[in-house]
Amino acid sequence: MMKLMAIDGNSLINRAFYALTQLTSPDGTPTGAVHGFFTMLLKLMEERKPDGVCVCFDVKAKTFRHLEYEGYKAQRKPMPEELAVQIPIIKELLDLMGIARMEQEGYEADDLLGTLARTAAEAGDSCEIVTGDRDSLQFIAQGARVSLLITKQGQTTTETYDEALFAEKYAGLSSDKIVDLKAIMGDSSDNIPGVRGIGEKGAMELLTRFGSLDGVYENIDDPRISASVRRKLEEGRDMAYLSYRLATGETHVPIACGIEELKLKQRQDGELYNRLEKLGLRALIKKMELHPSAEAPPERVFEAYPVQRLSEAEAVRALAGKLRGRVAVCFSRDGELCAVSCGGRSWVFSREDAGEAAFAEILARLFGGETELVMHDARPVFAALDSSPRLAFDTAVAAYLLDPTGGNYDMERVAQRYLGCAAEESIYDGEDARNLFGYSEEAVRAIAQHSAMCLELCGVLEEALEKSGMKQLYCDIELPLVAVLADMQREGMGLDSAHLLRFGGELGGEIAELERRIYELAGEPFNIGSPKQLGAVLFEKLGLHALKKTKSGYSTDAEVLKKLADKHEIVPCVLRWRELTKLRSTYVEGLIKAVGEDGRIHASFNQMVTATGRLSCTEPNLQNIPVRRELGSEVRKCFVPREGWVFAGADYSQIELRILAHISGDESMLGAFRRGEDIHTATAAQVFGVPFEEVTPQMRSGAKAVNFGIVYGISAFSLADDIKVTTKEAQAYIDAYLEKYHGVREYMESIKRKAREDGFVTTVYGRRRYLPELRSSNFNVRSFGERVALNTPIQGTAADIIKIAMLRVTEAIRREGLRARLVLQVHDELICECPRAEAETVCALLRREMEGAAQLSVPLTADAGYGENWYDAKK
DNA sequence: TGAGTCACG
DNA sequence: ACGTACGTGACTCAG
Repeated sequence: MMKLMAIDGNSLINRAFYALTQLTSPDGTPTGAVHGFFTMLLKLMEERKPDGVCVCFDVKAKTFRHLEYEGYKAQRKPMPEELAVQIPIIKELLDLMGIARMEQEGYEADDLLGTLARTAAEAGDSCEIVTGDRDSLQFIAQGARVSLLITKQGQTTTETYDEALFAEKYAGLSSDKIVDLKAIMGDSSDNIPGVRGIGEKGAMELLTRFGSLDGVYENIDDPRISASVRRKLEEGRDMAYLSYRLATGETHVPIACGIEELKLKQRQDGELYNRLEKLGLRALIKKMELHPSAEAPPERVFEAYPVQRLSEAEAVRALAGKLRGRVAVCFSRDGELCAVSCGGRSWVFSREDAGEAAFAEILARLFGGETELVMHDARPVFAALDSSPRLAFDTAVAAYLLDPTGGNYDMERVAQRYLGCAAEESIYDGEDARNLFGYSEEAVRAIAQHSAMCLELCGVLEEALEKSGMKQLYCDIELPLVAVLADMQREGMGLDSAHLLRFGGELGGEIAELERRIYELAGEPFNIGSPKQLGAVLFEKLGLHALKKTKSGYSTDAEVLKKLADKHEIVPCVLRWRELTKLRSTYVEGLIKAVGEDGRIHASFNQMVTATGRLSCTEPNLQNIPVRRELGSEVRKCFVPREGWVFAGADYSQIELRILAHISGDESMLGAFRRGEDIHTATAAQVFGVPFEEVTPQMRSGAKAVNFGIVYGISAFSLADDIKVTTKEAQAYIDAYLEKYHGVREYMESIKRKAREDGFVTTVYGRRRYLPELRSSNFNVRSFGERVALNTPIQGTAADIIKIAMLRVTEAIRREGLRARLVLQVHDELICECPRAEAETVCALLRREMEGAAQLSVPLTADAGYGENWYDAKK
């Protein structure tokens, strides 16, 4: 049996094109669609491993296939020129890859897919259709599986339908009824008219009730059909049946070849390499693991510096003596092997060969401040030292700032992007490359190349930062922050393991009881942690009503369970079980596992992860320790300072809304903050049109949700979902809000316009985030881009400000000769550990430095406190 | 490995 | 008509 994958080429190309409109080859040929198309195709082939692939293309019919309805296809927009030129390129590349393609005068890709599905099924082969067009779902009835291209968080992926999934998504209809559905609801993208006035909802209702289009018309007098729908159906009868024919896919296109001939053929690597190289599609070359053929031009490789291996203490000392100016350094993960590049040369030495004394000497030279230290991701190295040295440049941090959505900043990626060259050989990736006889030749060359690239990158990245207006952000904030983060990681936070374990024990007791009770109520033991099994028990065995679905079954999240809590005794038990097991596994067990030999937790504060400029925290994540609920906050009591010390902490009050007021310049909002009013109450007074004093708690809470919504890029639907009102009411709130806050409304419009023009948004301090989503043709992707355009300047500016505060706090502690040290940042909150005697001083210092970190057009306020543990410090 | 869930700001 | 808040990380299950 053969596994065939039949692809709707036009559909995939279209998506790729609108996702990546700006990419071009060195000679200016647009290549975004080519890149996107093949990236997706390769990913699909990698996942599915088909024996044969056939990419089908539309060929415009000379005459319309369906003359009865002349609007059909006639008004489809012509393909943009930038896309049209890429189609022949894609076809040529497919040929070189040995992938079959098919087109047939007068037919659309869709018809070919249907025909292939039928032919494959008849031959006993399996066929998977990949397309963006839901019309093709009807071919499930031909025995095919249909993978629909969908966009999730801006990423194109697929959702694979078989009869079962179809039935689930379409209220139990069988897949051939998609045609009946389209006949009624129509499809504007395909110019299928349908019945005027009836949309998807109405069509689904009719079909689930009457089974088919014919069924609907046979029962047209059924009293359950409202008069207006009946009138629409009667008026639209001809259109419905015409639409039915239009939506019915062809499965009998005369095709010349058999399924056998669609098998993958030999790839022509050399030619393929040359073509892709010329198109500037290096990423594809890499993905396909292509190498230049003999006659191809040689790949541009990084020109490594001359490398000298130093195996004696004297040589290492001599090197230490002559290092001047910018010096790039790279260590192996275990810190045993070190490469240094400076002035166009590289040296490599190990601690063992140098001996402790000479090794210490050269480190003193590198870290002592007399040379300009350059590294690629210095933080983990600094955290392993006794203190953080002065750093002149961090190439990884610079690369992050230049594109914070870039994902990962391995030297290999950064060098590829900014030096435009590949490594001579595999790039050093931090492995401990030691064997029995010392370090291999390859390891030495690789690590030397890493430090050389690092040195080369400095200039390039510096210039790029300058050009994009982020030089100051980099020099004044991000770069000095590296040392602060390393200090926090090195310092760690004390954990009272005994206290935490005692808490875990208490949880364990109640968890066991809950499990007994849950099994009893369910009538059988099952895995409560499995959403699938839990769903089966709640919604099938016990007959509770499923209120929400996920793609794989019933949703059982807390929101659903809360609504069902009074319907069956098992539900509150499950909720409690979830709360307790979450605390036990993530916070009790997770934190205990993370305790170091010194009894403290040394979390990593990552500076190069978020798209907005916030920090992220891992192993463990100390930025999501419970606090909102009573029981969870017990965990915070287990974070304790050293003997005789306390935690002093402070958090900003409403920093994001203050930033919104500042950026938008909205007079009403500025006024509320300047008068020191509670912002949610002030908003409620405005929106509900009552005096400040008469705002009720309900009004305030609604206004709070609206304020959050504004910061996140609001939609009435989601606001409605959040505060449990109808979409209409939510929309009324939003309208009332924007009516009172004109400045905010203008900001929302202007930031979106500016983002579309520039392709990026910036924070008050110049931090950038590129938004390719705004150019997407997909509504959801584009909407996401707009919300991000609204939110990123706000969240990102808050991130900038607290980073400035961290630097100011660190500096103030040093200047005032305090023993306090910063140990934690949680987005709008800083925690220090200090001797008890310093507590009041440090609280005042925190407030002063945090509030003074930025001069906005509204005051910035912070509340501080201290205590014997993290929980008490925040009370 | 991805999905679902839930902890935080 | 579309399908819905922004930013993270860890744990568990199931394929």
